[in-house]
Amino acid sequence: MGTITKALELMNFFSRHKPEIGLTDFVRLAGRDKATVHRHLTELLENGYLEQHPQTRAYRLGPAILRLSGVREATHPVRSVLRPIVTQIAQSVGELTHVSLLQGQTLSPVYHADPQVHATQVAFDEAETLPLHATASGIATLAYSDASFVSEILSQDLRDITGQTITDPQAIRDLLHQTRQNGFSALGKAFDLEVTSVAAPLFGPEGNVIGAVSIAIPNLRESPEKQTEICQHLAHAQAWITGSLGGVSPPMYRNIRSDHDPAPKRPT
Amino acid sequence: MGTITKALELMNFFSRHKPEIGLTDFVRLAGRDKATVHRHLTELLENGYLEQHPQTRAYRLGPAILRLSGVREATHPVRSVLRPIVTQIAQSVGELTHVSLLQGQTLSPVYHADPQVHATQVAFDEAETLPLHATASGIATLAYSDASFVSEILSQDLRDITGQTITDPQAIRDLLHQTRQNGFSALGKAFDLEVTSVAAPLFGPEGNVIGAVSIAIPNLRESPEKQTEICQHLAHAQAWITGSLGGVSPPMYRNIRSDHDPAPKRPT
DNA sequence: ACCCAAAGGTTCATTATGTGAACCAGTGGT
DNA sequence: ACCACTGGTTCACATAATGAACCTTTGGGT
Repeated sequence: MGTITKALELMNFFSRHKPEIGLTDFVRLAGRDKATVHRHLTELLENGYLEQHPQTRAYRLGPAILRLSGVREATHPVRSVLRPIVTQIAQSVGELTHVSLLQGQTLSPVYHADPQVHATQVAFDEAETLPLHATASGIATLAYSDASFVSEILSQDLRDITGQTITDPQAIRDLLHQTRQNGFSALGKAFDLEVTSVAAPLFGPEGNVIGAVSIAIPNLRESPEKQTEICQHLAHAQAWITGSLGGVSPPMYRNIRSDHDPAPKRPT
Repeated sequence: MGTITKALELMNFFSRHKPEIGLTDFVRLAGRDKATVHRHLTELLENGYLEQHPQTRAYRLGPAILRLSGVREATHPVRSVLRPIVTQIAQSVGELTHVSLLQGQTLSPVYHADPQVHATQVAFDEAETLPLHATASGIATLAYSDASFVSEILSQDLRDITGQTITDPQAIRDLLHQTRQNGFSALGKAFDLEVTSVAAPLFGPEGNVIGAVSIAIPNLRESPEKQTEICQHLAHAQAWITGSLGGVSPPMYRNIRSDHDPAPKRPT
């Protein structure tokens, strides 16, 4: 692994619940030597990717992040496009809805909305990257990825996250097949024991898969009717988001959709 | 220079006007070997800091940026706090207003608003980092920085950007002294030959300087009255922004303000 | 005031890791 | 068929990253 990756991985330890991290904690989290971690942090600091609390000396995300996201949003708006759509979908369906984009070998959550209409909510941490093999979003993404990419992912060590995570490559391939037939993936207890998610793939301008939109519900609200309802919302969200991001669903996907759901309408 | 810094510097070549950059262009811009640049780009790509256009193979900023800025804004909102304030100030004064935060040895623009009430506008590229010695914002920031930091900056090679940039360390020290007396800095033709800027420092929770707010006008609209007007707006903006970001102006700064401008009011 | 523990940070010999000249491959133009 | 240009890869070499041990600062606890 390159030095750059080692440094950038440090950035991934930040989350909504852990916005500041000290040197020692980084050492624990990263499992690297203190001197190494410190030099990496210093370099990130010098480049504005981190900033340091003057008193506690803990590190937090820095202003460079803001500048870059400003540039990206100005030239290629995604968050601002996603915000109204995801919010609306989340309200229609009354459950947590989130969009994640493919980032190397994992998914990067980009926007999520929680309607908070139910007492029990699904917790969602936008800082955590999502493993491809253990989330509905990941399965939906993999189902429409290149065969070589799928092999690459499945040949690695598939971490068992909850004890119920599917880690058998062949079982996952079956899931992918099923996903391609349905147009969406459903997965429970794989990433969080109390949550079931349903996801649909999102496509880029060339019909390539770029990520997924997913709706997550607590297991205790799960039922066949609910699942059907969610799939309809999801079909709608999928088309809306793919279109809004300037993408095109490939024929292979559109055909499946129309078989099962001949006229997906925007729920009002 | 460390490898990490070399890689992160590549990210700085992106701007609103140059959202996609190819390998060869990066090589030209960075002045490094192609193989080196390529490996750096690949590593940034793998970590989601960049993404690659599937057809042209050009690189652009990736989804990791969005995820991280989401985390930062959730835990430590700055852009969303800045947006209404800067917009309002820009409209009151009718000129381009921008806020930049200290990022290592330069300033990182974080938010800017252009009221577009005049035909001639000041162009502003939020991707460019601003040198401390050649901008009003930089001088305002330096004026309230540690002596050791000032020495560090001034001991380096001070690049002459426009041919009118002040590059003599002693001349800059004089400017810093003057800035401390006025509470704001004014600088023309140092970064852009056709622009004059006035800036005031922003402070963090411990009274430490964290950046500056600046108003930029085309030289042809400059006049003593305009300058006075801008300073009043700036005094107001300074207090408002510092407060909103959870900071405190140090006594040393507040006293100066009250000498010159006993009752800065929010313009309506 | 004193001590201790734990955190942040630094040094320097060792070696892994990054480097770049040269090379290959794909694409578009003439 | 050729050239010019792009993106990407290889491998001998040297620079830059590593980590055990060390120092410094901070914040309690007694």
